[in-house]
Amino acid sequence: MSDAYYLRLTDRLRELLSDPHACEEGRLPAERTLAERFRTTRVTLRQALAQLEGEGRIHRSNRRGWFVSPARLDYDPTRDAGFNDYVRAQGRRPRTEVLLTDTRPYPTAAEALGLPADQPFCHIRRRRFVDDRAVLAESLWVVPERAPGLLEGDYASHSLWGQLRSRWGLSLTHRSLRLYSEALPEREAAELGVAAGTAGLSVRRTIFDERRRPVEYDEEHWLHDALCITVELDGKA
Amino acid sequence: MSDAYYLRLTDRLRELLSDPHACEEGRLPAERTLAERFRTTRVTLRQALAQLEGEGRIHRSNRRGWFVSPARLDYDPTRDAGFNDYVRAQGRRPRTEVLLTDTRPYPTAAEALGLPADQPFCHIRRRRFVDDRAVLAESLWVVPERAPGLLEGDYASHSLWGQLRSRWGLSLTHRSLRLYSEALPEREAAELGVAAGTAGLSVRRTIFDERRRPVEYDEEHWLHDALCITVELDGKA
DNA sequence: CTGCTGATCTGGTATAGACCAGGAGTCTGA
DNA sequence: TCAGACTCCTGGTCTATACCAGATCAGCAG
Repeated sequence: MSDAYYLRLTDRLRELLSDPHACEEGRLPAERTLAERFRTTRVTLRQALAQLEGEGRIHRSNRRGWFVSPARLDYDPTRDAGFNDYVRAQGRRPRTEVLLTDTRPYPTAAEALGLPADQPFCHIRRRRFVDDRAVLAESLWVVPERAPGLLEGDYASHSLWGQLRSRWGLSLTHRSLRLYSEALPEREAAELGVAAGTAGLSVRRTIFDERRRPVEYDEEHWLHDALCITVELDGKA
Repeated sequence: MSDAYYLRLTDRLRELLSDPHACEEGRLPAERTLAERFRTTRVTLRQALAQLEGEGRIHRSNRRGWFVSPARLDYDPTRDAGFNDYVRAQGRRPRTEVLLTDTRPYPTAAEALGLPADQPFCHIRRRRFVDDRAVLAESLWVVPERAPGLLEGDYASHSLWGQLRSRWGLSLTHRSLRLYSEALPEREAAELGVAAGTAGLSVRRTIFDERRRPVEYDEEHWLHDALCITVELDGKA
């Protein structure tokens, strides 16, 4: 079916993307301009753009235009290197905004960790950037007994997991991960400045210490084109 | 922006999906029917359907219609349980078709395993089904020296990894995984009977034995709505 | 019973045009 | 100088319609 015009369009657009002169500052020409140049309608052109968006080559910024997507971030959710560390390690510039903190019961987190529904949690919600692009909206819930005084400390500038280790002597031994592609929920989409329903990747983690006591639960929502999950396993069989 | 008509449409369609009478055999009414029922055009209706498709609730079968998507398959790519085993463990019916086998050099696999480009491999390409829906197209390349006679054996009906262990005494100790969302490439899309560019999930693995000798490289392409990756880590810090 | 034909379903692609609403400057008047 | 209004540019949404192409199945001929 490679004879559909919009598919040939994606090929020509891909060429255009690799031409540094064509899109200044990583921004594509306006849809109307492109539609005219390729002698088609905006509808068809947008079909081609959506295709490239699905491939992770371009993304849109609400009513500002289409932009070339940067390389994906390599990310190993099984390691506890801090976000800042591995973003910088890849030559990118990290930034984090804390959106909300509180301490109260969160039944969802409680259920994930196998605790009673009225179990309170230290909750942190934040938004994280790579090179000034918001790519991740996350919420994490820490069992207060494991890390007393967490929210009073400087949880923003240093790796949270590093602090759990060093300040409270926790060893985050047992982890379970769930990961699937999704359409970003309304709230997360808004926080990332994209349309609801934009393709995303959901990562959920539950963490227990060496005595199998529940420590933390967290939910991450990534832009689908922003990351490449990598996992290294050296253990036994 | 919840006032866009197509977004309200998705809500009404979601209700419709949960109504067992509305869609017989998990099949939705025709687009033209739905468009008329909701007093809009096919274009707008299709926008809503695409949204639900992104959420993984429905999927299309080429020119046959839209269907309710089954629950995602839980899949742990770090374990070496066979496909058949964990599909059955979840009460589903697995099936595998071998599309191609050969032995010759494959530079891509060689590079992934750090071998010279002219290194030959035992190559198996297959398509895998869950309840008769093709959800996975995969290729795997095994270093022939590690498993002599592999392609002559019964590699189809039993877990390949199980055989590598039992027949050749290999321990698949060191593994590295890469995983990201993608638009399905033309070939894989065709094998899965979906349109090129359909949302997918790419999983690549490289496997070394306990002496760090390269054993296997494989590439999986999943339908994005077909699986939920889970990983359990009990090991060290 | 078998195999072909063709009508009629389905979604897939495309046109042409319209108006809406947010983003980002510019212009203006205090 | 600076805040606020205005304007223009962008993508976002939607209508109405047309035709194409694969899937399916009834019906017919052998």
